[in-house]
Amino acid sequence: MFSQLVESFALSKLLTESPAKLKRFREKLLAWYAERGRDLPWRRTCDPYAIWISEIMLQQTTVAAVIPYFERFLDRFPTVQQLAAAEEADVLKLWEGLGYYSRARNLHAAAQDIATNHAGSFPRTAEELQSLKGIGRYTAGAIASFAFDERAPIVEANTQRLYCRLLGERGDPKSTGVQKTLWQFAETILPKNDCGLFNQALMELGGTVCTIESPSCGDCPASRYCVAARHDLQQQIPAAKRRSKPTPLVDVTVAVRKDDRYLIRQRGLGEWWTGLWDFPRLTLDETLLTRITLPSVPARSSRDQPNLFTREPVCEELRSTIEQFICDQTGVSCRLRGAELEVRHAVTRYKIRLFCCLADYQSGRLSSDQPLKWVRVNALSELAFSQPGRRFADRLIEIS
DNA sequence: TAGACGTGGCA
DNA sequence: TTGCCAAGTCT
Repeated sequence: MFSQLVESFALSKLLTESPAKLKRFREKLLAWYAERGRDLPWRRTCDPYAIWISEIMLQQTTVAAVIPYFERFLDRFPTVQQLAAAEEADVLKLWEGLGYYSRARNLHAAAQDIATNHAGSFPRTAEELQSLKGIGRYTAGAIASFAFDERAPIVEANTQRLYCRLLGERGDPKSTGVQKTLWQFAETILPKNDCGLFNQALMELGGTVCTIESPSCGDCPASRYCVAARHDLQQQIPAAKRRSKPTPLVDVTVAVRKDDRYLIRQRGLGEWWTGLWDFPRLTLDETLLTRITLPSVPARSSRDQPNLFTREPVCEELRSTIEQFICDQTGVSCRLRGAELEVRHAVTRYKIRLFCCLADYQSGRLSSDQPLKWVRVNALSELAFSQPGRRFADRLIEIS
């Protein structure tokens, strides 16, 4: 035990306080990155705008998911001025399916900020960058180092895991104390020059070698400096975080038909999928659920494999609840039809049973105090199963 | 400071 | 099927 403590201490000192070891570590890391680093679209450019877009898209999102969105976005908005001049709705539509839509709204707002308050030229320092909406400490450091080679440290999921293992840090990585240690470490190991390249190399190592489940320590240029590898603590470090169980919910969407069109509404502030278009949608409250019988599930269902139609009618209380909801939310009265659909979705912390009802317009005018539209749609059954963010708008015709 | 915010892939 | 996770930020 004592010898382990001595060794942990000695090793962590080696990396951060021995200039020779640190130099060797940097050389080995950069050599490894030159040989093994992936060729990704945003690594081929020094354009701060493109790097910014990629960094925002990559927040909590996999590389594979981002690539097509990144290409489309830059194709549509090649410069910060063009993004600033866009309608927010167009930016959101381009973002649809990526999730975390506030990223898109912040991106748009920040572009306008740059266009009007920074004379259209991109802020060059991490400090300035962090004053923009949606750019926190990590993203500011990433853009400043990748695009301008500022000596700015970075800590995000990949590097956090890497640093924790290198240091043998067993505490909760999210705790204030450990965060302070990690940011300090990130700054200490940064070389004088080529910081952008160095940061990319750190992230790449964390992302492809120093993985969560089975890190490839045999291929790691830093394993000889790694406390976790020395003591076989890769599974214990970093400390696992706990997640709460998803909350079960029952949602109902209603496709109200008038001639060949259906009623949709734009979701407002404080709701999920803010700014995206959706069928009117309500969450059934628990007391109602105790009184009614929901249509049974006809077949296998999962997040992405919706059930086929079921023809079970809803009970009278549910019918009147839904019809009243439509009237309150949209101003029109409607009559539910006999066909109801069901599907199950999991949305992050919620496990949602989703019923999709068809209804016929009866009478009334659309409320003028919120965005509502009658639109033609493609493939109603697919659309009814969709959530706003899951390519919903792609199935609408004549949305604007 | 913990919880909110989305979606898709993988075991 | 379920749970966990992915280049975080904001409140």
